[in-house]
Order: sequence, then C-alpha cells, then structure tokens
Amino acid sequence: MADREQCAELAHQLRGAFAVTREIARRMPPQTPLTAVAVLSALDRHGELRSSDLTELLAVDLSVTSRHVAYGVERGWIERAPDPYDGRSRLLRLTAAGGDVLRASSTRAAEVLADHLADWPDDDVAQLSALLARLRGSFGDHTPRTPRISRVHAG
Amino acid sequence: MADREQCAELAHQLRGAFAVTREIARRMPPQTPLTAVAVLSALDRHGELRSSDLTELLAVDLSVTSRHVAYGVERGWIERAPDPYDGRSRLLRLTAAGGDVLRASSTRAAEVLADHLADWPDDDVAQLSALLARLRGSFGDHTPRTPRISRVHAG
DNA sequence: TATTGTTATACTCTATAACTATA
DNA sequence: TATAGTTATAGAGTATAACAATA
Repeated sequence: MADREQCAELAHQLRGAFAVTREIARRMPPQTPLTAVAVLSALDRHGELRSSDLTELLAVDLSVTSRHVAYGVERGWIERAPDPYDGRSRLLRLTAAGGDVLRASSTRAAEVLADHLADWPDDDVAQLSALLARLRGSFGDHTPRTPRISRVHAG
Repeated sequence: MADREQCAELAHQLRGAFAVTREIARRMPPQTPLTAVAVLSALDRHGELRSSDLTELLAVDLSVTSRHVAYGVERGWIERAPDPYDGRSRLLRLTAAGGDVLRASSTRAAEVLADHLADWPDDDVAQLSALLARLRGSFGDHTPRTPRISRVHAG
C-alpha cells in the first residue's frame, strides 16, 4: 500500500507527464488534436460504443464527448448506428476513413516520442506503458458496459 | 531503442494518464488549480528561479508562466526579488505562505491518488514515479540555468 | 420520473502578437 | 539588435445548466 509521500511524488511526476503530453499535442496536425485521436482510439480498441461509454473512457463530461463525436462525424471518421436496445442512444463506430486518420495520428505521436526516447531500452518503454495502463485502470472501472447492460435488459 | 509500435502504445497510455491527471485536477480546491501547484512545486524543488526557467520546467509559453506567477504573487505565495545579474528579469521565490499552500495541495493530490492506489505495492508506485521522471527528463534538458549562465556572465 | 444525448453559455488554460525595458 | 517579461486578444478544451426524446 502506497504511503502519502510516495503518492505526493507520483502526483508531481504526473504533472510532468501532463507537460509531456501537451508537448506531443502541440506537434499534432491541427485537424487531429489529441482529443480527437483519443476518441478514435477508444472506438478502435473497444469497437461499437455509446456516448456514455466514451465519456467514461475519456473521463470527461458527456457534453464534451458529444462535441468531440460530432467533430468526428462531420469529417466522416465516425458513424452513428441506431442502438437496438435503447432508442435514446446510438452506437458509434469508427469508419474506414477514421481508421486511416487514427493510424496516421498514432504514427505522428509515436514519432515525437521516439525522437526523445532514442536511448530508452524496449523494456522500460513497455513497463512504463504497463504501469500507466494499470494507473488508468485503478481510477474506476472504465470498461464499456454497452453490451452487458443493454442485452440483459432486452433479453 | 524503442520501436514505433511501442511508442504508439505509450502515446495511448499517456493520453490515459492525462485523463487521470485531469481527474485529480477536478478534485483540487478552486483556489489552487493544478497549474498553480505546478509553479509552487517547481519553486520549492529548485529554489530561486527566473520566469524563463519556470517556462522550461512547465513546458508552456512564457506568457502563460507570467500569468501563473502573477496569480501566485497576488496571493502572497511567491515573491519577486531583483535579479542582480540581469535587470530585465527577477528571481522568483516561494514564500512561507506559498510553502503552506503547496504542502496542503500536495496532501490533497496525494489523498486522491491514495484513494485509488490502495492495492498498489510501494515498489510499483516508486517505479512509475521514476519512469515518469525519466520521461520528463528525456523531453529536453529542463534543468534551470539561472545560476550557471548569470554567474558566469557576471563573474 | 429518470436517463441519454445535444446545445448554449461561461470558465480555464494556452498561444500569438504587440509592447516595454534592459542587455 | 536581441532577449526577459507583461499584457491584450484569440482559440482550444471543459463544465454547468437547460432542453428534447426515450425508458
């Protein structure tokens, strides 16, 4: 169990990571800000999602998700299908064009990181990724629950 | 040397960490947003700094630093002393009140983290902190150069 | 009556550019 | 002529609240 001083130090380092992420964001093309990439990436990894699921994954307000999704839909990166289990919501899906944009964006972000991580061993990069994934997981259960809840209700 | 796919994965996880940091920021008192804490923390760790040094440490534009510093000065958390080596700039210092605010803020941020990291072993928290510190370091040399440059110039 | 999602509005944080003062 | 810092302004990103539609 982590003590308070360790947690305070981690909070400090997270602020540093925040700065690094901002640095990456600055080097992304203006058409695909990091927020847009985050939405596309979530859809790519989880498949069909509802806005409320995305909201949990991105840890923002639903109104924010709504805007980001509209941005992607306008550009043909995301498509909205009817949700057979709930007429109020729709299922969001990545389109082929959205997949292309995501791949290009991921490549760009990876380039920026690789520029600075040239002397990092593979294992350290992997370990940092793994620890960050766990950190994210520890901040609440952010597994989308669209299939589970809807189908239980409908079945 | 990290390959591109690993870097893409790390970029993804950094976006997740970004969300976690936002979550912490939301739970901070409105008087001490995370940006203010970052400034106080930098002054606490590095001692006297110029605005340009802070700008590098925080990885923002100088105009942003200027605003954040003004915010702290207005509240008595930061004091500005004349820079004996350069009349254009001033040396920024944490005041006693600023130290108090920083301690309270750090405690609060640590609490939020500790709430979610209850089941983390000490070693993992320490390792994540260490890797994040290294990540920050790999993004350019952000060691303040106030003493070095000024004194060389003056000496 | 509660919930999903949208939109209007306001607030925070950051960047760009114009400016002052000093080197 | 260049650099440190400030300030005005604009642009992202987010949250709150009011709203429409459905459960």
